[in-house]
Amino acid sequence: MAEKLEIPKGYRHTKQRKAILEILEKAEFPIHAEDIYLKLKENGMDISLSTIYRNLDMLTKEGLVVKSYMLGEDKARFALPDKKNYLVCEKCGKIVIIDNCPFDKFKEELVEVHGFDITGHSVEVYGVCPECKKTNVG
Amino acid sequence: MAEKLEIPKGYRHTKQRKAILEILEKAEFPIHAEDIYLKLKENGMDISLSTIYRNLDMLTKEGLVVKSYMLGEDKARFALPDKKNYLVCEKCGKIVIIDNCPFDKFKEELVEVHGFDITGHSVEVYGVCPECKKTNVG
DNA sequence: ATAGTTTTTGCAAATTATTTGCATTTGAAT
DNA sequence: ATTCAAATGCAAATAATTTGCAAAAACTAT
Repeated sequence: MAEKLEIPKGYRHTKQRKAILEILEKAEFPIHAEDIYLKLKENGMDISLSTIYRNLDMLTKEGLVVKSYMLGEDKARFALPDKKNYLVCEKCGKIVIIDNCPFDKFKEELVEVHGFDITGHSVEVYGVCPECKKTNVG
Repeated sequence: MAEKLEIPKGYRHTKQRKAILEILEKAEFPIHAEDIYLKLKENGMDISLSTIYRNLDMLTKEGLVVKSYMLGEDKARFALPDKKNYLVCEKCGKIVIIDNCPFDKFKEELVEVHGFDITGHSVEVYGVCPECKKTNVG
């Protein structure tokens, strides 16, 4: 699926760093720093939260990871760039990645109207997922 | 332009609350809680930050205001819903509102593909603005 | 207007995510 | 194996946001 993720040049291959990247690769949607911490704990790895934050920071600056905040949340989530556009269910919180983001088709329109050179975008769509529509909880 | 903004039913019309809404109405793009604080200070009003946060919180829950986090920032911004889709210049930080968000046209596509009932979305696009392209700073 | 009731405010203290300093450990180059 | 910069862990520091509580302001009904 995703191209193999490499630790950027100039940085060391530590086991913590590799483990963090692995978690991010496996994640199906943007997750919190603490989620990474907990998953690594589960896997028996003892890592410190600050190491996780420092690595996420580095990875974000290097462009391998995208940081975002979900509606109504106050802590950051991190994900590989191909998971940055998503749908969120307002009822159950389920997150579904938007694979072929239709927004891409509109870059040109935005360039024409506003004159920006566009380098990226992030889209969050919220609504009610099919399951929650059935289980019509008020 | 914008429909007149009303304090939601059941809440009292305090001068702080009215002042906060006024700032939000005048703002051209999403702003920080502290920006509101500072602008009100300028206007000679003495208000507390917690009052601002409490009101923004209430307004957000009531749906009159949208809270968001800009790329690379770690503090929340608040805006009226019609200012929630925007372009940001990576060089100078300029923010330009996307007026007729092209994303609207894609709701149907997303509904079909994912089955969600869509209630809202927010789009952040980043790039380089026309001015910064000219002043081609490295 | 006035008194009573309830919300809202302001302040200070608390909370929470995230960052940072520093001593120690580790990866990579020699 | 030795060396040295980069990375880690821990504890302490920060910064945004939240909360408790007493005082002040808004509504309400008189």
